[in-house]
Amino acid sequence: MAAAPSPAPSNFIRDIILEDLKTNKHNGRVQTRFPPEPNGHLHIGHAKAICIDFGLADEFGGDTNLRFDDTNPEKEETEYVESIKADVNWLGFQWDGLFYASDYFDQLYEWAVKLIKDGKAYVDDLTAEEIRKHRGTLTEPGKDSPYRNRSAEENLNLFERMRAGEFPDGSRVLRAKIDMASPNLNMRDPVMYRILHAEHHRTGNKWCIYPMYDFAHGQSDSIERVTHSLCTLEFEDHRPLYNWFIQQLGIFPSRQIEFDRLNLTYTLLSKRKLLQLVQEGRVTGWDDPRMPTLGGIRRRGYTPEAIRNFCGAIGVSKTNGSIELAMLEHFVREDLNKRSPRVMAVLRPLKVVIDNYPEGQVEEMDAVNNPEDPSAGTRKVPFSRVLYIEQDDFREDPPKGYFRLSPGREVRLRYGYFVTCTGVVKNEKGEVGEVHCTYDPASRGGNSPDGRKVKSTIHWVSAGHAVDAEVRIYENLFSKEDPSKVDEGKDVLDNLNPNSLEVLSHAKVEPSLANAAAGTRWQFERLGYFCVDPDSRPDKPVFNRTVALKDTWAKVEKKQGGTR
RNA sequence: UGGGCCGUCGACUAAUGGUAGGUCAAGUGCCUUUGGAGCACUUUGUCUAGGUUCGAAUCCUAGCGGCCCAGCCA
Repeated sequence: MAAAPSPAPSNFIRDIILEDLKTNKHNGRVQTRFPPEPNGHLHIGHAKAICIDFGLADEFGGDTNLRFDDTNPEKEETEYVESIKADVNWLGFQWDGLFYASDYFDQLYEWAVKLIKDGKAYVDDLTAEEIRKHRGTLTEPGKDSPYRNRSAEENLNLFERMRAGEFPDGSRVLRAKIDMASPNLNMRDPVMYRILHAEHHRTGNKWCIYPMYDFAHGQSDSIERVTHSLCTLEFEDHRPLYNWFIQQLGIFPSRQIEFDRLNLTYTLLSKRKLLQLVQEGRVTGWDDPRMPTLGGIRRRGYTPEAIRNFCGAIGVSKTNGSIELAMLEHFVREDLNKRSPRVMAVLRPLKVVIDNYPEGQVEEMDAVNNPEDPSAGTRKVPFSRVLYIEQDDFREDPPKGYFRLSPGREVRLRYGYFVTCTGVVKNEKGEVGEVHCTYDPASRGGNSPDGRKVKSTIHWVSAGHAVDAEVRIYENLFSKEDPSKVDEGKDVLDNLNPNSLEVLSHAKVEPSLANAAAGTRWQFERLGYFCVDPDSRPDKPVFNRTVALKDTWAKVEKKQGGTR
């Protein structure tokens, strides 16, 4: 039955939702949320979470909120919230509600007071260091704080004074009274509030105490009546605490479900490390086209559709593994192949003179814009006596199996003519500086009336008409498959690929590209997909290589141990 | 070493006690005015050992391996 089309594969989260729908757990309602902390830019890992949060809700006619988890004023900035909103939209999703954990600070405070009154929370005067020591270890239980049994009145008084700003940062915290001997460290009287005299990007100086993630997240979900709170695996150990607060407070029971975080080979998806790359100037910024940030891959030329297709294809599970970068690249090529107009561009130009072509003559050759899309039509490309071809497309001494131009060999110039190499002119260094050819006038457009075949078709631009361009070629930012695996005494940044960026400043592109708008995407025939960079100027367009085309010759050559 | 989670082709993921399938990668062939598009085909897998069962990737037990947790970060 191998030929039978497989049904769309489900995943364990969808199965849970389906089950909840079946049992009418939430009256058929599905509500999710995407809860980034506005302390950095979104990356491809967040794209996976976004696709899951929004995708699953959409699938069942549910809603998804965008909620900023802004409980730590020291790291958060408005600039980041704007960037995150733009990235979510760019990916193709619209949120239903837009909220901030800080919207709930008053409610959260009231709930903290309730827990104090119920004898479920206490103010602790221990220092951070002492709290750590009292927490015990993975194998040993913790010890109760000497302040654990203060009266509700005293706790309330102290907590109110914490809020009033009577105490310095770090002098006291509010803790949940749970179980210092719990095998789950998160349950050993977790901190609920800390004193932080810091200005918050939204609440300004209203507060000098801020709730911890654990005291904010579940309640925020509950306030928004989130039915399925989807997050990554490292929060598994927090779930009992998430549930504990909801239960003690008797509020709407959101359910936390964890899935595996995205890992991609040759790339690092840690906000902290990405920040370091930016701060140390290892990349040009958050939107450097080598960065896995959504800003970076957008500038690189990736499409939202490609990313969404990728996220759909990798699935959702709890297995922690690593997806091969080739998988992502496949989805980018697949999408770009359908939509990108083809053009001719020469990255490393080699001059070709067609000796028998009339001096001064120019012909407009018809070129197909996109063979995958006939409606894209055709365009005219100027052809003349002096052209540029790719240095790679000529070999004075062709190795076995090399089909491109070499002395005595005839090839097709795409949409042009058959040309035969008659000789080369070398420069003083002995390098081939100029290739001479003759053309067959009968082969105009690229076919010979006598039915003669050539083994190769190469691209070209007319020297007199080509536009100078800068082309930026990107390789993996890291040279290690798993960049987070660091050798003894080394740093992650030691795994950086020193050759991740190559700038070709003397590329020649066909004239139709002279005014290509920033952000437009093109396929340079035989080379790959390229996107116009915002750095482009009218006199000098700049292109980023999004991804190369698959190159079977490169593979063959590599296998032969070939040299270049 | 305590707790939590997870082990299916090289990678990712299905199969919900009943035919181990899909995608990527790799390989072979075809085709080609992109050597790169496209098409066809092929290879490789249930961590191990026991058990339950007519039947186990799936359930049970034990091992082994991986990831996460000791922030007043999220």
